[in-house]
Amino acid sequence: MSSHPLDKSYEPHEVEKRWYEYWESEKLFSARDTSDKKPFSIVIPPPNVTGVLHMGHALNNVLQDILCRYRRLKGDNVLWMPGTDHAGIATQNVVEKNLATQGLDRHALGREKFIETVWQWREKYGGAIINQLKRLGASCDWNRERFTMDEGLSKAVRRVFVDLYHEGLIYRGDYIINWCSRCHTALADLEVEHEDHEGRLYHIRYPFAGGGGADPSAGIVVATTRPETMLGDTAVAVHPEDERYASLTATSVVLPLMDREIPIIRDTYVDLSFGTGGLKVTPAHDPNDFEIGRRHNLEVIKVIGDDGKMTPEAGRYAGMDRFACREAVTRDLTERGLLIKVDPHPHAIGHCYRCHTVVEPNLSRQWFVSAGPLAKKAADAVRSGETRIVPDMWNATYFDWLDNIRDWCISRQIWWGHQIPAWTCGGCGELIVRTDDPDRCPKCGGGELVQESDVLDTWFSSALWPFSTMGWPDETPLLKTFYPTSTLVTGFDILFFWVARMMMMGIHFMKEAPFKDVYVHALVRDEEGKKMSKSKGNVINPLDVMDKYGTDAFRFTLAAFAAQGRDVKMSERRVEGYRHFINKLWNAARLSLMHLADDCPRFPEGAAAGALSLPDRWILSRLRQVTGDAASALDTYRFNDAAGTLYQFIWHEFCDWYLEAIKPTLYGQNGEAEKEKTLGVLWRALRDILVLLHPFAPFVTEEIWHKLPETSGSIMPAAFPTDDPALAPILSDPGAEADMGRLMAVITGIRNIRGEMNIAPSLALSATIQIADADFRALFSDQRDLIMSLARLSALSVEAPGERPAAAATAVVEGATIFVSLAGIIDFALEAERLEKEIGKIKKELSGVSRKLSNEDFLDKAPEDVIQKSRDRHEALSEKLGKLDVNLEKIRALTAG
RNA sequence: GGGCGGAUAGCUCAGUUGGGAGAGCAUCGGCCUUACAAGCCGAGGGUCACAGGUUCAAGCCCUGUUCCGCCUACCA
Repeated sequence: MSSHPLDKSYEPHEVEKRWYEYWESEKLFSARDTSDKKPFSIVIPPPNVTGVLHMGHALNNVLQDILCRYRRLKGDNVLWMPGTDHAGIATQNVVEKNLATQGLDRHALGREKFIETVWQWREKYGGAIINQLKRLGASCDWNRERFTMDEGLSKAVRRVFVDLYHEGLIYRGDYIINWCSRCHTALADLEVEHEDHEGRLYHIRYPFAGGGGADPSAGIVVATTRPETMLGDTAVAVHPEDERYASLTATSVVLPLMDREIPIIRDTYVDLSFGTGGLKVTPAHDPNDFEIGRRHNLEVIKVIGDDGKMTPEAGRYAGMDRFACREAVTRDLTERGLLIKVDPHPHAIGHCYRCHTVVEPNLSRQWFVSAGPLAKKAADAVRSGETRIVPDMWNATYFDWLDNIRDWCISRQIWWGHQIPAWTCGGCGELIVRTDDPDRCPKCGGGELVQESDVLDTWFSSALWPFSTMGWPDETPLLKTFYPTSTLVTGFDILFFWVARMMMMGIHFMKEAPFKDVYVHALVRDEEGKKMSKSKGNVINPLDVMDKYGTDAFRFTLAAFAAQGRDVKMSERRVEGYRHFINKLWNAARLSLMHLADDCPRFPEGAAAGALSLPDRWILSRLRQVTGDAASALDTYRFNDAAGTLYQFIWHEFCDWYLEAIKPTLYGQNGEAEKEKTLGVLWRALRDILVLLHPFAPFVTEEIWHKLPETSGSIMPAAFPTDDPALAPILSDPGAEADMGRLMAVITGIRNIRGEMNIAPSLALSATIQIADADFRALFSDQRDLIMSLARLSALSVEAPGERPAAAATAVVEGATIFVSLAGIIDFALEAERLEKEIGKIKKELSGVSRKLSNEDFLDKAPEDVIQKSRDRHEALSEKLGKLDVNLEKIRALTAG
C-alpha cells in the first residue's frame, strides 16, 4: 500500500489554472487544417466584445466544450473556432458613455478619431470575456481567434455586400423603418422589442371641409394611440363598403390644429369593425399608412425628426419633444372640442433592444436586403434535412419566421462597424458599389466621390461567421476541411438574429448550409424561473460560482440541468451538490491510488475475464453499458442524460458497491492472486471513468489522470473506452449483472432490517439465508464473504428451507428468506409491525397484478411477453406474501408465548 | 391575433417507440465502519393540472378546459 498521493479533499483553484496553461502550451486545442481524421467543427457564437461572462455564455460554452472534448476523445480532428463580435451599437454606446464622463462626445472627436478610440477601448477591455471563457475550461483553438472587424472578415463583408447588390438582393430606398432617437439609428424589425403597455386610444374629430367645418358634430372621427402624428396626416380613409359613409358627399376634411385640407379616401385596408371606421393616414410615420399613401399618391409629411423632436413641418409644435407634443396636441384638441373621448387601450409598444427607448416608425432612406429568396433556401435546407434543428420543436418557429420574412434593414447611422462600400459621385450622382475603394467615377470620370457614411448591421457580419472565420472568400484548406460545420450550439433567443441569417448567407455563398446540426438550448434562469437581470438583482455571476465551488462542479451542474426544451434554473445549492460529486470522485481516486502501484496490473492485460471475481465482472459489464449510454446521449445532445448516467454509475455503483465490495480483496484478505486481478480491473474502471467524465469535468479528471499509474501525457487525447483496440473489449456480462443484483438485494434486505430495528452498524449480526433454488444457494454460498462484509455480519449460514431460527427478524428477497438473529435484541412487537407493513405493500401490488390477470381482454389481446411478465410477477409476489405471512404468524406466536 | 413550451414527491426536475411511477435536494431514524461527515446505512412521501376519449392497458396518444412562461404580429 502506498502513501496518500491525494489530499483528503479536492481543491480546484490551483489545479484549474495549472492544467489550463498546460493544455494551451501543449497546443491540445489546435485543429489541423488538413487531416485524415474525421473532422468535427463548431463555430462559437461570438460574444459581444463589450460583454462580461454571464450564465447564458456559461451554459452555451460548456455545452460546446463538452462536445469538443468528447469528439477529441473519439479521435476526431476538432476545430472550435473562437472569436468576438464588434457589437456596433452596444460598443459605440459604451465608448460614448465613457467619453461623456470626460465631457466629450463623438462629434467633438470626429469619425476617424472616434473609431480609433473604440479600437483602443477594444484592445484594453475586449479580452475580458475571452479570459473568462478560458476559466470555464473552453478548449477553443485560440490561435485562430477572430473578430468581426478583422481585416479578413471585413473583406468578406464587403464581398458579400457587393455581390448581393449586383445580384439585386441589396437595394437602397425610402421606407418606414424603426428609428431609435437615442442611438440615432435605424433598427431592423427584429431589433425592436415589443412590450405590452396600458395605452390610450384617442378619438379625434376631423371636421368636413367647407361649410361643415363650423359644425362640431360633423366630420369623421378617427382613433389613434399616437395623437402627435396627426400633424403629419395627409388623408382620412374609410372602407369603400362601409355603409356609414356610403352617402358621404364630402371629399375632404380639415386637419385640426394644422388647418390643412386633406382628402377622404377609400381603401380596403381599413377595418370596418374598428372604432368609427375612420382611419387617419400618416404616411411618414406608419408602415401601413405609408403603403396606403403610395396607393393613393398622398403627400408624405415627416413631423417627427430623427432626434425625437417635432420638425418645422409640425408648425407651432416644432422643436417640441414628441411626448410633450402628444400632451400639447391633446390639450389643444380638447380646447377645440375635437377630442371626443380617450379610451384605455392595451397595446404593444416597440423599444430599442439596446437602450430601451421607445422606437419611432419613421420614413428614412436606408439599405435593405431583399430577404425572400435567401430565406426560402434557408427554410428548405431544414425541410430537406440538410440541416437538423435539435430539438425539432424549433422547426415551426424557424419556418414561421422565414416563410413570413420581410426585407432586412441593414444600414445603421452609427460609426462603429463596417462602413457601407458605396460611393456617390459628386459630379454625376452615380452610385458606385464595389469592394475596392474607387478613386474615379466610372461613369463621368470625376474624382469627387463620397462614401456612404452608414455602417452595416452587426448581424450582417456575424451572418458570415461560419465561413468568414475560415478565410472566405479565399478557398482555404480550413474551409475545405471544416465547412459545413458539424454543430452549432446556441440559445433560442438568437435563432432569427443569427442562426437563420447564417443559414441564408451560408447557403447563398457556399452553396451548402453552414451546419449539419443546430442544437438549441434553453435560457438560464434564477431559482424561481425568472430571467436573470441586473434590475431584478437576481443575477448569479458564473465567475463567483466557479470561485466558490470549482469550475468542474459548475460545469457538471449546467450539463445535468440542460434538458432539451427546458430552461435551466440555476441556484448555488445545486452547484454545491455537484461539488460533492466531484469530491466523491476525488476520494474514490484517493482510495484507488492507495492501492494502485506504479507498475500496477491493467485489465485486460494478463487476466482472463472468466477468472475474475463477481464484483469485477459486474463492474466491467456495467462500465460497458454506461459507456454506451453516455456516448449515445452525447451523440443526441442529451447532455443531462449523459451527466445523470455518469453521476449515478460513479457514485452509486462504482463507489457504493464496487469499491466497498473489493475492499477485502484490496486489503489482501483473498490472497495476492485475487488482489492482482482486482487491481487490474480497478485501474481500468477508474481510467475509463476519468475519460468518460472528462468532457464534463476536465480539470479534476486531468489532475487524477496524472496521478494514475500507467498513463502518459494529457487525458485530452486519451482514447474513448470503446475506441482503442489496445484496450480490448470490455464485454457485457448479463449473468454477472443478474447475480450481483441478487446479492445486492439480499444485502439491502439485511441492512433494511438493521435500519428499521435501529441496530448500530458496529453490532455485527448473525444471519441465515434459506432458499430452495440450488443455483442461488450456490451463489450466496460462494459469495458468503462478500455478503458478510457488506451487510456487517459475524456469521452467515446458507441453507435449504428448513427449521426457522428462533428470535429472528425476517425479510423475503429474490425467493430467499433471510433470518437475522436478534437474540436478546429483538422487539417482537416492532418486528410484527414491520412485517405487517411489508405485507400490506405486497398485497396492494398483488391485487393490481391479479386484477390484470383476471381480465380476459388482457389475456386475449396483450402480447405474450407482457402477459408472461405479469404471471411471473404474480407468482413472485404470491410466494413472497406466503413466506411473509408465515413469518408474521411465527412472530405473533412468540409474542403470545 | 397566431404559435410554442410547461403543469409528475415539500422543492427542482428526469421519464425516447403506451405494459410494474424515478433522481437530486429537503425531511425523519441510525452511524465519526481506517477514500470521502462535502460521508455511510436505512425510511417516509405522488388520484402524474382538470374533464372527456382511444386502448386489454395512458404520465406518455387524441379532444377540450384552466393556470403559468416564452416567441411572434403593421390593426389604427
